[in-house]
Amino acid sequence: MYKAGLFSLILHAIASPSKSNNVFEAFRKYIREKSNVTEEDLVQIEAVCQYKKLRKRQYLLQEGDVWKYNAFIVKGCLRTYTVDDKGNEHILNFATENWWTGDRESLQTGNPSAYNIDALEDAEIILITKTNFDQLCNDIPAFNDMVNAILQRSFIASQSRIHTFLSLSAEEKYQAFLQKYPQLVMRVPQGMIASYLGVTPETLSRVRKQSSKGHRPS
Amino acid sequence: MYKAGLFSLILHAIASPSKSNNVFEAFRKYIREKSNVTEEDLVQIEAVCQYKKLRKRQYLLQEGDVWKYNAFIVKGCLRTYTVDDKGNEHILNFATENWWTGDRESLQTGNPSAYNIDALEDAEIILITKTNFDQLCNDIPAFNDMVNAILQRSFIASQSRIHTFLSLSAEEKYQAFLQKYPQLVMRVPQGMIASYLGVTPETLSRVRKQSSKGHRPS
DNA sequence: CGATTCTTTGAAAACAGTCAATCTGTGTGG
DNA sequence: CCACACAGATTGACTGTTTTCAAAGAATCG
Repeated sequence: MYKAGLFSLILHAIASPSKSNNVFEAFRKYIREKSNVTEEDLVQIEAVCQYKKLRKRQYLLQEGDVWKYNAFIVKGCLRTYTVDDKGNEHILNFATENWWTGDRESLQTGNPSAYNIDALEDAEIILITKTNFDQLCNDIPAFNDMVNAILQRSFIASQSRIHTFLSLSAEEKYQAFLQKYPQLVMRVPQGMIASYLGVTPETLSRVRKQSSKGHRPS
Repeated sequence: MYKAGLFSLILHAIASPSKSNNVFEAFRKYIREKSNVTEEDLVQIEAVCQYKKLRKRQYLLQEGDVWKYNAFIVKGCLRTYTVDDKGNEHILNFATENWWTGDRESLQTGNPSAYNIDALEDAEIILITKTNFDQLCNDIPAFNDMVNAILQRSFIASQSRIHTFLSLSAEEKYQAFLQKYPQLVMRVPQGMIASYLGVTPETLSRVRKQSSKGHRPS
């Protein structure tokens, strides 16, 4: 882990004299691509951004806490999950670079969150408090539009995932996952993918064995 | 079926000289409750509303068609579903009075829809074309806010449903459904609830039998 | 290297799906 | 009004998939 830390330190030193400038640049790039905000707007947006580093396994949000931010992932991979009575984890989603994460429900209602969010890898994120975020949405129509477009896409993706639960077997769900998130397969432990798909790690292991047979019959 | 038609004809004659005024009144009430639009705004909104009746089993949207509206349900119950290779139906959602329905994905992308939407009962709905709807969102901030709040709630509900698939057994899913949508249990054939829960009608029937034993042990 | 975590494998049990038959209620036509 | 057809629900026997529990085998990290 300190190996990675050293590496990124060097990178930062090369790329930019200031670590956080470098980080915000990724965020700026994202916003410019996704919306029509002006450079002035960007200044206003950055003014309310908080930068945060997470180490692998560190919580961003813990069940029972109230979530008060919107979180943009600059680097790393996070998961949102619950733990049931038997201690089984159920992963609601993964989030990597250029995704947003958080608990919309807790943010909206102010109730304690039912979810945990933690880092699967060392991560760097940008946090904006709800208050500031709402302000940005009010002040900058283009920002508001972007936010709604993201929500819209999230909803559509969510519906599509529900459909996989309704209609696909364990194997088919895994194949669909491979298609949709090939990058994640490399980054995320298999057992967590199983949890995301709603099957046990053992089942996913067997499913993989089966389908590798099928694809290479010799 | 013509019995119901006659009945509602009489009701309309009593309640209002104009059938569609009566219908729009329900819509107006909804909008007033959910947003801060002015009465002027309401006039603008109603100006682009289309009224439509659906008979039981009639399609609102058929797989392969492009969806171009937002649909508000004044009366009746609709379902969104797909049919797989084996002819099995998979119900993504039900929608009743004061809900919106449609296919956001097709609406957004302009691609043919993967879903079917049809009426489980005779229904009355209000349609607003995407173009007009977007215009309303632009012209009336309060309307835009309402729409986003609805989307937000839909997303949260959607996440919650995903969680049920990840963590609950057939019986638990059914119990959760009873809790969340007691009205629907009365209105929707049991086999369709099974389809919504992602189990077969036979399994749901057995699950019900089991849990009725459990609750009344004598 | 040693410890931990993750994955694989096996055997048995629980769970849900399939297919086919029967039962129930509803509405239709004779 | 009755007999019938039809759709939906239930039941039974069987099959297949997935889970569970336990153990052994990789892989990873400090």
